[in-house]
Amino acid sequence: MLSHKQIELKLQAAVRDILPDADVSAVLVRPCDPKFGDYQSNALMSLAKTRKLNPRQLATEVLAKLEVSETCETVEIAGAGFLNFRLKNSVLTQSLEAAARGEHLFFEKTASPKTVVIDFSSPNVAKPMHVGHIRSTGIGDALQRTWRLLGHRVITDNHIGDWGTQFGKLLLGWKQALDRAALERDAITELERLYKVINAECDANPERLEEAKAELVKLQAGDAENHSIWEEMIRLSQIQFDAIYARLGVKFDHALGESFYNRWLGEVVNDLLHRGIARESEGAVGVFSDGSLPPKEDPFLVNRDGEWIDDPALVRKSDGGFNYTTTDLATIDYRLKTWSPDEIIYVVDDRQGPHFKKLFIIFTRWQPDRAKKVKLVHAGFGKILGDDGKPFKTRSGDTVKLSDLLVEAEERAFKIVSEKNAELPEAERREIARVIGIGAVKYADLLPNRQSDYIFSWDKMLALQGNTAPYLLYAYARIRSIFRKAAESSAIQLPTTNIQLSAPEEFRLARHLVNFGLTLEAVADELRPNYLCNYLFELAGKFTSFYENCPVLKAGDAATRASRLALCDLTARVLKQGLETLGIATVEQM
RNA sequence: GCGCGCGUAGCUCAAUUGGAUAGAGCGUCAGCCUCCGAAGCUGAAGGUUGUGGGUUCAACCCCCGCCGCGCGCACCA
Repeated sequence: MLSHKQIELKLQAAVRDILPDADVSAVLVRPCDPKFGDYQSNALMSLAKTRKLNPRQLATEVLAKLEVSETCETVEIAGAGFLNFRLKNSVLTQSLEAAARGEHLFFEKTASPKTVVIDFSSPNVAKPMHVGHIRSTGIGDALQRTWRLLGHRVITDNHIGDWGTQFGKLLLGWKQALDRAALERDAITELERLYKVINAECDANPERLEEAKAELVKLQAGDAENHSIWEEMIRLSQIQFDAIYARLGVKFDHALGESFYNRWLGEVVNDLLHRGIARESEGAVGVFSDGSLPPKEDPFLVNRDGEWIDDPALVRKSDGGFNYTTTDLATIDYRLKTWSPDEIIYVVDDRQGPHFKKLFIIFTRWQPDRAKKVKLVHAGFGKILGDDGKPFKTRSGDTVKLSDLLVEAEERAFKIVSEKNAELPEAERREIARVIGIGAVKYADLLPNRQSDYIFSWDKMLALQGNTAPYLLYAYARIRSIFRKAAESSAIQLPTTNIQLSAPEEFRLARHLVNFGLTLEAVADELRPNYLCNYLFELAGKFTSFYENCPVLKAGDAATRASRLALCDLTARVLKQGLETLGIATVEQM
């Protein structure tokens, strides 16, 4: 078991001894400033607070019952009632040696695996994937990798936008303005062009709009021709999606698009009507406030000129069509029926926050018993901005296509790699540039706090200094280089190596290595891959300090050499595993 | 207008959600390559966390007011 977990359990036991009725689930330890120790717990202060106890007094009592001599050198009470723990050096080295033997890599599988559905990426048929999709795709993929690594059962589902009113216009465009040759060359661009042409015509001419609506009605009614055109558009789009996902190294267990749920939408609405959850209004059907929440917190109410008026979620339009709320309700229903998840996580733009708020409430009203058994979570994220602080666009003002972005990333990386490694064959430089370019884009997207907007900058993400993918990849490549060099001279038996820590840089590196698992758990708990980014950046920094100050291959004696090589190896493995968990590949040299 | 979100070093961002002296990178300044990859490392300067109050052992974080910016406001998703 990981050391911090052992401490946590002992601490919880001690707290239960003193306060038998306390909820100890919040009694946790966290890594802390090295001047205080390795781990800190501030839990006793809040416990003391709610019980009106003297916090230092409580800490003293708990400390008397605390038996952590196996793992800790010292435990101290500090400040207002912190407990500071310092690990024994022997515990540290034992953990490193076990990792060197391959018994673990500083994390462990969860004791209570959950089933979790993660819904991310969700591109639209007949539209190019654009820069915005990188966020949902990258964050979603990093989260699913983290949950899986920790031993949870993960189901990824790409909720593709393959249905909706846009198909009326697309069908009309396909029938009247399709350029076959252009479709052969670049299907998505041609489909996008068709949409724009017809959309402009519809804006100018109401008759065209009626024609488009008629095409949509025919599609929805199962018209054979329209249906086969629609299928063709999906097929062509899927080729685009597959190409991009292959490039990004992203896979899904399922890709059940919106259209998959069509068969149930009528039932959903009828059931909502029947149960009195939805009602008719102005020809449409919507879900309204049930008055159970104060108006300020009620997403189904909006204040207009001092009065609270209805802001319903529509589940059927006045023309009989359905909205995405309906589809999303059917989707939750299907997912619960099919996979019985403990949790469903939606990695979707923050702007859809109000939608999910309503959606989750409606589902809870619709199926209260099943809703109790599942946690529905909207993991929202912010926008990508240009350096002018406005949404990231091309120079001509169009949205940036994801495929163009990835091409440019690789090209820019190739230029840099070629400058630094002119001697490498071009094929190798291409491959290194591919990994660096894609990795840089992904990493730059995962690094900021999920919910904040961030400014897109090629120079920053591809820089080799600072908190970037190239910096981490460089640290990894340097370590691999040590082993290439080591292989020339001597045979190294890492798994049987004794770890000896003496230099302060060795200790700092070692203490950071053992916190890998704790970081992974924080990522999964809070759905924040940026914790892992920062962990890896610090790891690379601590490694380079170690490397600058502690000769490895040139160490005086064989035992030190072997021990330091083992530290190098462990660092490389954690870096590689960590990057992989972020969906980023590594290179042996760069 | 109403609601939601944001405001942290010159710039770009963190701060494990109420914990200890708010941290990085870029930029600036000063150092380090006859020495395992200098695409690197070390150090310095830089902050009233938009602003005014409040809550408490403790506030960037919670509450109230104000200022500024962004987003959203039924039959698109």
